[in-house]
Amino acid sequence: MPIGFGDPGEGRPDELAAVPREISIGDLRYTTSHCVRGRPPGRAGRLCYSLAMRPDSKPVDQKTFIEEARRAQIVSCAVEVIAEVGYGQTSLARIAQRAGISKGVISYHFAGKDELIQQVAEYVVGNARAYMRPYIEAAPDAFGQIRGFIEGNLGFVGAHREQLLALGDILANARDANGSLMPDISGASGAIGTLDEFLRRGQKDGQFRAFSTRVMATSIRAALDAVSGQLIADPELDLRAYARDLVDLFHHATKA
Amino acid sequence: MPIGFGDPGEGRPDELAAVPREISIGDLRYTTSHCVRGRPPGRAGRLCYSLAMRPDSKPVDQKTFIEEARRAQIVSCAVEVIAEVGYGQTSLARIAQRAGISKGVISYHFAGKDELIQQVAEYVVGNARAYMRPYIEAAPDAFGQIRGFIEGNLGFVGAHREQLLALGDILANARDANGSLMPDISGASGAIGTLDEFLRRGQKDGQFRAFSTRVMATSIRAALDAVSGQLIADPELDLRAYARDLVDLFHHATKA
Amino acid sequence: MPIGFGDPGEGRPDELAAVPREISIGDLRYTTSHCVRGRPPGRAGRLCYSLAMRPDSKPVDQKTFIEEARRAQIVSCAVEVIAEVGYGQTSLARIAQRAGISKGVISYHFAGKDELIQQVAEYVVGNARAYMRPYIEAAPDAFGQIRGFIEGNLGFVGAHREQLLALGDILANARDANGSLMPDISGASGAIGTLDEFLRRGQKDGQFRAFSTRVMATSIRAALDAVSGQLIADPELDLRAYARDLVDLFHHATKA
Amino acid sequence: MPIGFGDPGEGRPDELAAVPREISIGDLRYTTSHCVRGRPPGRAGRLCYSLAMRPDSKPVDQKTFIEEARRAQIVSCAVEVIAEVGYGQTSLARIAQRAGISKGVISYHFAGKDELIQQVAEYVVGNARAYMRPYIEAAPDAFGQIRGFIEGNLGFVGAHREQLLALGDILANARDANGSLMPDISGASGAIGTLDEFLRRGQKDGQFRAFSTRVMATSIRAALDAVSGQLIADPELDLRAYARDLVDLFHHATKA
DNA sequence: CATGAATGAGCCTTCATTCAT
DNA sequence: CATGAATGAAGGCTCATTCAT
Repeated sequence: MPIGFGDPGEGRPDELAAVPREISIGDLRYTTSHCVRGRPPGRAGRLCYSLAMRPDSKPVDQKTFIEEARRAQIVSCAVEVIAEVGYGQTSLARIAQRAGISKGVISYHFAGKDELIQQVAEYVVGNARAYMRPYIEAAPDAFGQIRGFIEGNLGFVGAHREQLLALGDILANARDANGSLMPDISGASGAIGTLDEFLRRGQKDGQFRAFSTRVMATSIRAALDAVSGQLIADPELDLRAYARDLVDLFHHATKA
Repeated sequence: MPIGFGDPGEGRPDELAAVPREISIGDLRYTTSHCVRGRPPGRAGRLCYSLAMRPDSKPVDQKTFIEEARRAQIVSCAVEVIAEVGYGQTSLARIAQRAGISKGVISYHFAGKDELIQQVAEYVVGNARAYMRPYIEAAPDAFGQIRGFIEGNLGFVGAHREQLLALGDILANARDANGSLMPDISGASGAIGTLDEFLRRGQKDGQFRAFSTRVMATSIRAALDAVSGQLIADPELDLRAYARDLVDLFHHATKA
Repeated sequence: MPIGFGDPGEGRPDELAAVPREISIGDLRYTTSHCVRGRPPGRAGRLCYSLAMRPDSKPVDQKTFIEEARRAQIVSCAVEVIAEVGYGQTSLARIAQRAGISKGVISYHFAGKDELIQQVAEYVVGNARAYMRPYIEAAPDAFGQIRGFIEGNLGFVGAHREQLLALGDILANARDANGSLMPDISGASGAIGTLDEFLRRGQKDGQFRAFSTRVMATSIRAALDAVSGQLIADPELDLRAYARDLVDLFHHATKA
Repeated sequence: MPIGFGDPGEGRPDELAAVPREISIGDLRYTTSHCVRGRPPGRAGRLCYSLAMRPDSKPVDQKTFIEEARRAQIVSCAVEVIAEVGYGQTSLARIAQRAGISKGVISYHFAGKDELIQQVAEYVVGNARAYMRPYIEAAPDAFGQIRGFIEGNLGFVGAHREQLLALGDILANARDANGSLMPDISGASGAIGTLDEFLRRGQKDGQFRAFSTRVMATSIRAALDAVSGQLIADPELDLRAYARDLVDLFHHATKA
């Protein structure tokens, strides 16, 4: 199940979520040039052609444009599909179908399914962080940060429910080759660390009573993650009220 | 992620859990899991289940008996496999392999993979309920019930970690044919209803302050469910202390 | 291109080539038995069921029967396909199609394409050895062995042209994961060692002149291998005459 | 496996072999293969071919020129790739990657993969013929021609092992659309005809005894072709000695 | 009741080829 | 002339399921 995103640091801007579906841009401009040099008339000379070769690093931004747009489109469709049918039922075929492209395109733009899934996770985590940052930065004190975290998180749930559903499914299923759970794909669970930090500060400031910050942080995140599930069961759920109630809950749980 | 099991009511008796694990007789004496790993190579083994019978029960229907024993064995092996490699990597072949039987047996005893998974979920839920019942029944008041719920739940996590891991994976992946999440497979989440009831009673008795019982119940269960994840990250986790901290957390969160 | 097979040792009997295409045989007989022991009437007893478990090693030959028959059938069809369309164009689908079975069957009986190909190579090598053995064993002296080798080899080419074509294609394409040639899959090239031995003996006996046995052995085998190619170009090629000419050639090349 | 090239007639000039390998000018100076491996990372490179021109040739058609240079570059890279990873593992993508160009370029300059492969074969055959011609032309008599053929062939193997490995792989896999072997792609096996001619002349001159010239020619070529395989197994193989031994072998085999 | 054999759909990936830019 | 993007077919493989024995 999903996960709170804490680190208010470098996230992708939310606009990225707005994926352009129609793309039509130029590409690299490596062309072939030729020169005839130093050939005195009537003497053997050398015709020198220089053939274009691909550079090792993408030199221009332009070329990344269409590439990135497609990748974004595919990632976006993957989010939709995962959220809708679940990780287990998600196949490249289904994603391609939703994107209206052929399976091969995905393989062309991503090294494989794993990379795509990884990108999806990072995409959602990035969006969530960016969304939550202002909520947290505005906070005057430690509990304000907790409140901001809760409200920001539920705000994102409301705004991009799909994304969190998808991420939750991915995290619940992310396993390495051995089948062992990968509990922290894409640093998603950084949230707990962030919360822990807030809680410690509150304790130091005397705003919070003594408690295990680890248990408290874990429980806050768990409570937030549980909301996606509630939303599925009751799509009409009032997230604003839910956020208020959670803030209240953890206010009583933490206050000195 | 897993789930708390509350209803202290009609669970399957705990012995059922033992059927496929404790084996008493036969020319070879293995537990179900030993049978695969520890069988002397080159010899066909025989898993021999002996089921306790009440003296004055009527003649037993053999068919039902062996049937049930097999089902229990398969369910038990399925739990192991799911906990180990994850739902997504769990195939009938792997389960059969672990049980030392052929794939066909599973299809014979279960209508399909779905039914097997369903049975696994019910099996774990039943065990968890039976395990938690005494914790809860001994409680003198509403918060005592909450405390019992938390302690019983974490006790079960400690005693049968595998089962909860498996259940968690199943619930995270349980989907109907359409791909929609089935948030309440096998009535597992009955837990929330039970908790809700306890909380209401506490409010009525004046032991608890006013709060949304739904949000509180959901958060308690979420906090409990999160523990499996913590256990994976840190297998040395002190569950007893964790339980104490959680009880403390929700004591402050609920008390009048 | 193909290869001579020297080692006159343990080959499969030629009959193996006659693959039964219709199969219908019994299988393992592991059934479930049950016993009620020592239950004095009216007292609690123990109903003891013993459930069948697969043994680790295949205990009976019967079970291998159908299995082996299918494997043989598939190997046989693979030979045909490879000989006909070439290694590069040979897919499991084509083999399955020729065998009138579904692709899955092949995967069921062989660990993968690699194992199948390996089996094909071993099958042909085994047949060739078995075929050539009597030719060589009857030889009175070193050159008699060379003669037997040549005649046996060309005899096998005539009798099972397909098999050598297939083997040749496999050997020409057998590469490990890195793409490096695997020059000696299934010990096929043991032939050179065998020839080398014959040649050394002839030199020791004074029957042969001095020469590099390695170069001579390699050339003999190469000359034999080239025959398959000639056969393709000219299906009417008189193999008996060809053998006589080759024997003559290497008689002059080796004689003291 | 490779093939001897006999016809000392119309081969492409040896320089062609050099076109894509020796590069003289340009801001960057790499050979074709270096360009991929040794290009300074992050900089676009330019492969610059300079083609020798006769002083009084008419104005060169640029189109043809650059076209030919590219084709030569691609053919050359194809040789490398085939020799390295084998025909079966050779894809246009891999060739393009080695050439530092995009896949499309290949499709642009060649009608398809088949034409490219055909060109590769012709390229190698042409080089081999050109290489061998002086060896053969210098011969005073029939056996001298045979000797020249053998020495020239092994000389080429030593000088351009890669090319023969590639050709061998191609010939072993060259099939038409139906999957039938194309035993004489690019007239490669013309070698047999050439040898046959030499042998007949020797018989007419009384230098050679009576034997089937076809069998003898085929065996000579086969013995030569086998050398590539020996080289793989033992890269330290002394080709000069090997040639001497082969000459000796066929001297005894043919002499009157 | 259990088995091994078989099926057929689906999965991910690779590939030669085409094409707008 | 070169490119990157896209396609669609095919490849090998896994899997849940069915079935005769």
